[in-house]
Amino acid sequence: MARSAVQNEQMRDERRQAILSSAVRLFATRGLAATKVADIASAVGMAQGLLYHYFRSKEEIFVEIVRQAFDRMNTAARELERLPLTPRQKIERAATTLLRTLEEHEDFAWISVLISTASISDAVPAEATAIIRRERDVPYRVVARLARAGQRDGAFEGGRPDDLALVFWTTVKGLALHRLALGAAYKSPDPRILTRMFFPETRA
Amino acid sequence: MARSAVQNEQMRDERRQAILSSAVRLFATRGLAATKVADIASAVGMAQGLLYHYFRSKEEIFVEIVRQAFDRMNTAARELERLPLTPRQKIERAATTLLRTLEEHEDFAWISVLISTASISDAVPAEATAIIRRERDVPYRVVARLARAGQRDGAFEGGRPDDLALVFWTTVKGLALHRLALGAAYKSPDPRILTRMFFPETRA
DNA sequence: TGATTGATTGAATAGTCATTCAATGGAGCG
DNA sequence: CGCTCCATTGAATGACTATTCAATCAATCA
Repeated sequence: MARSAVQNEQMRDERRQAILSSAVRLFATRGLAATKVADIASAVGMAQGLLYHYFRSKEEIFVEIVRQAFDRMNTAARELERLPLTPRQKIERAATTLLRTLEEHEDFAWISVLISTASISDAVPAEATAIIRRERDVPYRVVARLARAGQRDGAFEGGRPDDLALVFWTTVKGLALHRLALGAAYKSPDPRILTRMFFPETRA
Repeated sequence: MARSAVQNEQMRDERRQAILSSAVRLFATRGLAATKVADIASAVGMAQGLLYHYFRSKEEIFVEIVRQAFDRMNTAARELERLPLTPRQKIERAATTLLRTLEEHEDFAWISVLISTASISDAVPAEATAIIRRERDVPYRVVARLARAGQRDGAFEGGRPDDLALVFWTTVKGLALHRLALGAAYKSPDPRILTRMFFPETRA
């Protein structure tokens, strides 16, 4: 065997990540169907055929992107919840972090939009649909729980926790769309616009 | 000539609208590329070839949808602005109307999502991109103007008018995505969650 | 009735693109 | 050196699908 098995696997993994990272942008801006395998290959800088050495199909690339995106987002959401902070601080941190990430890392916007559109598409692989169905409301539930906890503490009022969570996340998704539409010109709004939904008394 | 010219044109127009109305749903849920002309034809209940009697191409159908969507939305926005109401009342009416329409008319959500994704896609006809670029910030400007007017009156505070407009519309777009993801199960949140961004003092 | 016009069909065409595959290259190893 | 294993290439294949088109149909009117 050439090289060590471990080293081989690591190189293979890096290559797979490079493919995924190029593919996200293309899938998000063109959709699965309109993205040609040739486009992905040339974005990564490899021959078309080589893609099939790393992934079974174009669809498998798509599914892997969806899988990893939910892994990260849901892990982050659960970690935030476990932090030793008050509900209000957690909401504020979430809003601030999300808006900053949106501004600084275009990738985050791409992934977010990819998931949003995949959620309503019936032209994505069945496995992607299954992952989405299974995972999509984890972040909503986390925010709803925080809202409920904060309201119990009397730390803030606002509307029904489920409504708040819904508007919170849809706003983030909406901003991601906007961020891609504007490109580098995008500036995230003040996070207080978001948190004010939870704490009506906050002044700008 | 068979039939009167006027009658002919009216029938033709109704047929075109029927095609557009079926196509919106398909384009919004699958994207332009993944929507087959055969799909549209069978959704309308006509032969493939006949579509080409009413539109030059699949792309022309897409462009026409985009054109009509902006026509309606921007007309409505401008009319709202001209109504004899206070800025605050206008904002409230916009929020209420949008959230109700979203809940009651799935079509509105489809069109909204179609426009959102088309805005960031480089796989849509150049003409659609041009229309979007030209028209897209009309609604943002209207809301920003209302926010500014309201703040000048001292009727409400809140953040920077441009930020408010941004969050207002991206929330609506985000909710449209969510509405399609949930289908009939969707319920719009209380509009006060939206208006509270503009009027921090409002209690739920 | 026969002519004209627009609506409609579905099969043929032509182009595109995902996927496969036979062949080449190169790195370590005995 | 010769062997093995993986990475890599790009041309060939096969499926799919937008668009065209020749032909039929239906309604009106002179």
